[in-house]
Amino acid sequence: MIKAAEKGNDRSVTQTVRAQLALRDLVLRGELNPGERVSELQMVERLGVSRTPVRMALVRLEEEGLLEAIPSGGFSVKTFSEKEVFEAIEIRGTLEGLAARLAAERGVSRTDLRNAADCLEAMDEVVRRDKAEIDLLRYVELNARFHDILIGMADSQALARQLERVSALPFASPSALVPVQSRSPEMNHILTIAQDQHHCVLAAIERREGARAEAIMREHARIAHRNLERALTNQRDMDLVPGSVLIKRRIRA
Amino acid sequence: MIKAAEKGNDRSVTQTVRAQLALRDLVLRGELNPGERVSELQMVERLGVSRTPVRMALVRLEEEGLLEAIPSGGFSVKTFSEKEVFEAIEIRGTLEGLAARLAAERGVSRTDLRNAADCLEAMDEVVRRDKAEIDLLRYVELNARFHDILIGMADSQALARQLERVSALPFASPSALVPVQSRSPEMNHILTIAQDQHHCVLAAIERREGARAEAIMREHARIAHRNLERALTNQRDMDLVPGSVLIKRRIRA
DNA sequence: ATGCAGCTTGGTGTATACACAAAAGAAAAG
DNA sequence: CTTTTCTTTTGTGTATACACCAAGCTGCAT
Repeated sequence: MIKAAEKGNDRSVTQTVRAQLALRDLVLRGELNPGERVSELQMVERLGVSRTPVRMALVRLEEEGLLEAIPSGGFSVKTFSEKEVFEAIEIRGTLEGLAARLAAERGVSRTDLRNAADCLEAMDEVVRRDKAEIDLLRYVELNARFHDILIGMADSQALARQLERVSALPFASPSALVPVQSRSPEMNHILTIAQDQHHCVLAAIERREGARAEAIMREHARIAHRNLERALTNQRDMDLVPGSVLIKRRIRA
Repeated sequence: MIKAAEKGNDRSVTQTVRAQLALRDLVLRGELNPGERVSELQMVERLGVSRTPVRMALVRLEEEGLLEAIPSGGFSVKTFSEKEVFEAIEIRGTLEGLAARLAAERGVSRTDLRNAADCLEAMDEVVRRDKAEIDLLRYVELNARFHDILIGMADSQALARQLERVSALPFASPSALVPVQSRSPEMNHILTIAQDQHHCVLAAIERREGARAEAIMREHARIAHRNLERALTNQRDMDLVPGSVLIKRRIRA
């Protein structure tokens, strides 16, 4: 008699975690107005858990950067300017560059190289197809995996933690802005370039060319800058970006 | 009738904050054995506040990186290997480098430049004196201030947040390892070099030489690497570093 | 009509009680 | 003497009650 699935209570999955996930979802979907105070009691009745786990979730989401502490107490939904998003992407690029350099300088195991190469091969397969046929969802998934493998290659817990934190801003994560390309006529062009950078950085790491690996990853992140600019001028594109509701839109006449 | 100071209750300073500060102190002073579980109830009687604020403090210190979540629940005092400390310093250097580059590329206000220059002048004064006379405490304070000004110049909330986080590891903060030099015969030598880097990076920012500013800050952080190595071979030096009890010592015969 | 005072209503900070899981210790069997 | 199992204890996850602060509103006086 396994009661695990009963009422969705998985044991081991605490109320706090459930509240955290649900709250993050609410924030990212824009169901909580940006800048507005998040009332604990409202969340209690909305999430169906008591105040304690709600409270814990709020604290964790603040540390995550999605909420902001109000001086007089409580939390509000954070908003991001275009500049902040740009900077978050630049930070990610810088840290991924550091990861790539460390991996290159220290050398990586054959297993890691193999995994990365396999991942790239699968991505090649996706990109190689005709434009209309590209399975973007699969590309995004593989892309995220490649970036994860890369971070793993650096073998640095501290660095992984920092990267995890900057990628918590959903629009700053490695593949957040990829879907924006799907509406672009040059999607194939951009994907080709990004994929080439993937290959190049792996080659650089394999040859222990640290400086090169770092430079490539930095530039690689800047593709997201371009996509961001495109999305900021076009609401339809923007809708494809998770958490985009938190970004203060440019004023447009 | 102001009751503020009564019983040390400052109002505005919540129990949670008090618990957080007290707990951090306990961890950093090594009064909680590294790796050991931190019992909430023990902390309750040790800190004199109830479980709720203790709990909040534990969560915050985990996010800060000083504690580690135990899978089965609760938290333990985190320990750091030499490698991790090294990497934390490298991350700080990288992010400070990014800050310097952004500041240089974007340009900074005259006020900021003036503040930084004033700070440097004060440090020059300290360093200029004869070795035995150097007021290291004042140098450390000014050094921290200079680094803060520099981060401020980048004018990036996101970057400041990330740097705050990596500097939360007390031994990774800009001036954590400075005191180690005090026992070194070459203290004046190292201080001179570090101070020259300060001057150079400010000049580079002023001239908008982004790449140079970045490179200098990266190398600047690596002075801490040297100090770390020195401290790791010498317990007396190690005792000068805050939070050093969390660092797993090298095995020595 | 307007300004001020007091009240009323959310709202968070804190303490504590209860329930369940995990680890430690004791007792019994091999 | 060792091993296994059961009991006990410790510890955290969760819910909830209470206290205090802050802000908004209403009503009265000017």
